Amino acid sequence: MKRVVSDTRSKAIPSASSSQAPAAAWSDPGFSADVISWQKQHGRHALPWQNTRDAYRVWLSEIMLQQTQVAAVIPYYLRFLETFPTVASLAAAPSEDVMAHWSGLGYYSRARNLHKCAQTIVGEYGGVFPSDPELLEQLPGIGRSTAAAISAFSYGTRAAILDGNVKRVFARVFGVERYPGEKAVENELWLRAVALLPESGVEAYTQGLMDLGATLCTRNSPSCQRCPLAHRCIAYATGRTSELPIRKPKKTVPERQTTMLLIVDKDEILLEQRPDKGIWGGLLSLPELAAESASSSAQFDAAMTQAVARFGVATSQEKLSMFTHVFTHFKLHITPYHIALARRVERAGQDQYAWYPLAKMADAPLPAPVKKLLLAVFREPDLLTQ
DNA sequence: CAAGCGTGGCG
DNA sequence: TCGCCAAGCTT
Repeated sequence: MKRVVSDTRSKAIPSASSSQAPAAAWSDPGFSADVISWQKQHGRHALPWQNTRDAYRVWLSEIMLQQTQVAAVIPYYLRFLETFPTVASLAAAPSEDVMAHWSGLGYYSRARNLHKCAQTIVGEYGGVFPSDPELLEQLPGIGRSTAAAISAFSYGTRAAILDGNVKRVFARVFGVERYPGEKAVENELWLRAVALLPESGVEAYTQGLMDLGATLCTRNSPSCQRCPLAHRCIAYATGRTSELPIRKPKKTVPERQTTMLLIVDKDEILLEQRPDKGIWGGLLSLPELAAESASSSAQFDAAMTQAVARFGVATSQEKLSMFTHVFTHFKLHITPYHIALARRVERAGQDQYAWYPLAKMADAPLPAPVKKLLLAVFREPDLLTQ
């Protein structure tokens, strides 16, 4: 049962074709033993979602931590748990409350899926998360890696994760010379992840891989001197830690422009519900003018007049300073306009619009840059009094 | 299966 | 200032 591993661990991965190798050839009890003993001595043990087997807390933390760093998650996690202490309380909450507590954390489909998932757990699982990773993976927002993490931390299930940390550690230790985002490379990494699982102690092992990636095996200037895997790390041995993992081939991101309207009537502002699909899905935001209307100033003026007239009679219009919000996949140039209404008109068929009290802005389910803009503008009492 | 989907921090 | 990066999932 003990495998000879020296030849497999000294070999770099030249191509995805090596994924033909039997996964058992990649097993190595020494690997997990090194990770586990390091985790117990030097890993993180006091994060807010640790030291519990409450699957609800584990699940919540894992969803928040998707593509998001620990430091950013902690305040959200604590506030969220305070408001929604159980999966039943979350399932029963209005979606606007859920979105409001997620506001600023990004990737809002996570929040919508979280809410759906809570309702499924209550409705179909009697409020108890299943322990089987394959069942967890059926739930909205839970993929293979997250399912494994939830199951391992909550129930001690022997299941493999493959997140950004693990990919980085594996890419260096095993000298993976191809971009891990490629399907074939990722398949191979999954096989390795499964093959390297310890027979027992999967919690410490899983946490250890995450901790290694987050604290020592970082993207820039990793701390190889303190790394328990350095003695078996191909990237370290060959001085290629700064080259591995291979970076995602970068593309120039498109730029878009939009005009946001701060239509204000007394102490309320007009907000618009965004569709679930697309950027900032499911959040409230400011009404926007179609980008094409900015092509000529005459067109712009007409669009502006028409947009405002749907809601009332404007007494003033002030252009505020433009700013740029950078997303992962595009840049958005935002030109805000402050418009004061003298007389509000109510009309049918505009369900996606809502008048929102300026005093409640800080707690509204808004995109981060919009919330920042509104707080900055209305912190100035002069603008409120018109 | 490549593209879409946020935000804040850091060098 | 700005590009890069961080506990992925969905379509």
